[in-house]
Amino acid sequence: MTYSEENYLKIIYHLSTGTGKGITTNAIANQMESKPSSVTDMVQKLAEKGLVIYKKYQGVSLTEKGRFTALMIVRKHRLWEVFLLEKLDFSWDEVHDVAEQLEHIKSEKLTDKLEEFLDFPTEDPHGDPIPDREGNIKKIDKKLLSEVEAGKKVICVGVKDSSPAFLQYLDKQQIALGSAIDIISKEDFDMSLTLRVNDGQITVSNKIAANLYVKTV
Amino acid sequence: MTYSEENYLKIIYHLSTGTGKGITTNAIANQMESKPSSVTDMVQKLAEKGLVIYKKYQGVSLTEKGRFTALMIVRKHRLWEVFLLEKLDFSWDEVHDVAEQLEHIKSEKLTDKLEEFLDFPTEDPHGDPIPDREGNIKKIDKKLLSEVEAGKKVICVGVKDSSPAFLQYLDKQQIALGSAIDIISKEDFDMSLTLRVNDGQITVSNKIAANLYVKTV
DNA sequence: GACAATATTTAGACTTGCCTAAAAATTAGT
DNA sequence: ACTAATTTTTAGGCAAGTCTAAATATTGTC
Repeated sequence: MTYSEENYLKIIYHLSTGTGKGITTNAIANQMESKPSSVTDMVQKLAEKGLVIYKKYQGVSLTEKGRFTALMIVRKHRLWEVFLLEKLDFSWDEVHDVAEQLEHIKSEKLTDKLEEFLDFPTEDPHGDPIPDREGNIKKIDKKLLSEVEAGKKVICVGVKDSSPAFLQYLDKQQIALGSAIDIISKEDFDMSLTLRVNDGQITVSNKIAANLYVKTV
Repeated sequence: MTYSEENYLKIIYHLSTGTGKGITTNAIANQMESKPSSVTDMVQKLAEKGLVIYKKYQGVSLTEKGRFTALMIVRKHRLWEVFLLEKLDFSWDEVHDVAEQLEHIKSEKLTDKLEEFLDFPTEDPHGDPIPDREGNIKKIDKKLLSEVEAGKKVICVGVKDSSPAFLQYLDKQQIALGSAIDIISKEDFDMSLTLRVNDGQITVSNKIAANLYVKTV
């Protein structure tokens, strides 16, 4: 399994969560920052290896084998993120890029020992679940802040967008995983929200609210 | 800098220590488990990038830039070895293969934070020195056990061969870094040595003795 | 349901890193 | 010092992964 094949599987996995349909070559090309024609080549190769189902013009989906392989890469990625944050004092906006490299290290023993060293974490620093060595993944009960009605009290449990820009914005507002948020009011015009966080009051746009996962308390 | 280029630099570095001369393409090909013609291609490429000095038929040597690059790879390799052994309970014969992969992870911050996390180790689990972030390397005072005369008392400080077979042999004899060894006698016929280790007496071949670094006390 | 717009695949080409086989240079033996 | 053996380089080719441009299929619109 090459570095490139692993990246394709991982991206197909991420694009697949939620939709039951086939993933288009275009969608994959956008994520890979490559061209649709390159994607066609690769998915044909992955299909030959039994990792994906592919029918011309119909998009692509993971086989059981492909899904498991993707889950093991996601597992490594998220374990390394926890390591970087908890042991090496990286901030949550810095962990992703390095984990992109570390996720390709091939050693089951390393992965399992790392998991043990980190005390079997079940979520990464962005609130995403970490698959176990069998590929089981804990379903997290969460909804987007933008979908919760005004007046509710919620806890921040994850982010949808984990780009440095967004994460740094959250740091600036002192919003972290576990932060308590009261939804004071919602503005009908632009769907912006006024929130109580850390005893202060802030207003956030719908775009912010649509990228923050919360659970109601 | 590609994975492959990094491996070439590392191997040229290792082959260079000791000899001031140019390293032959044949020697590199043996280490790389590839062919001399492939090596010729790559060293030409490295020469164009200013990482090595190369003259046809004259062998190859590192430039300052090439040497520094190689040292940074060696630094990462040895720091990861320490991590695997001390934090993840790998044994000293298991660390090398995984470190071969981890040494290519590109993040200065990761390397420096890892070094700090490990409390600035100066040697890896095989007794080899770890370059600092400026590329400085502590010279270790050591000689091969085979070069010490009978009657001396020494301390094991490193291994020359770090293959799993040899390391497992040392484990079996309960010889580790820091072990005290008394050289009781040397057999002229085959240069084998009789040693006192851990209150027991063992005999080792010259081949063993020629792969164990010690310092006299 | 035809046709334009869009999405997808195919064809052909390029780069990297490797190979084998042949040519050229070096070295070693007498 | 001259030939023979060895080493090293060159030439040409191959696979992986990518690209552009052209061809083909699908989708959306009227």
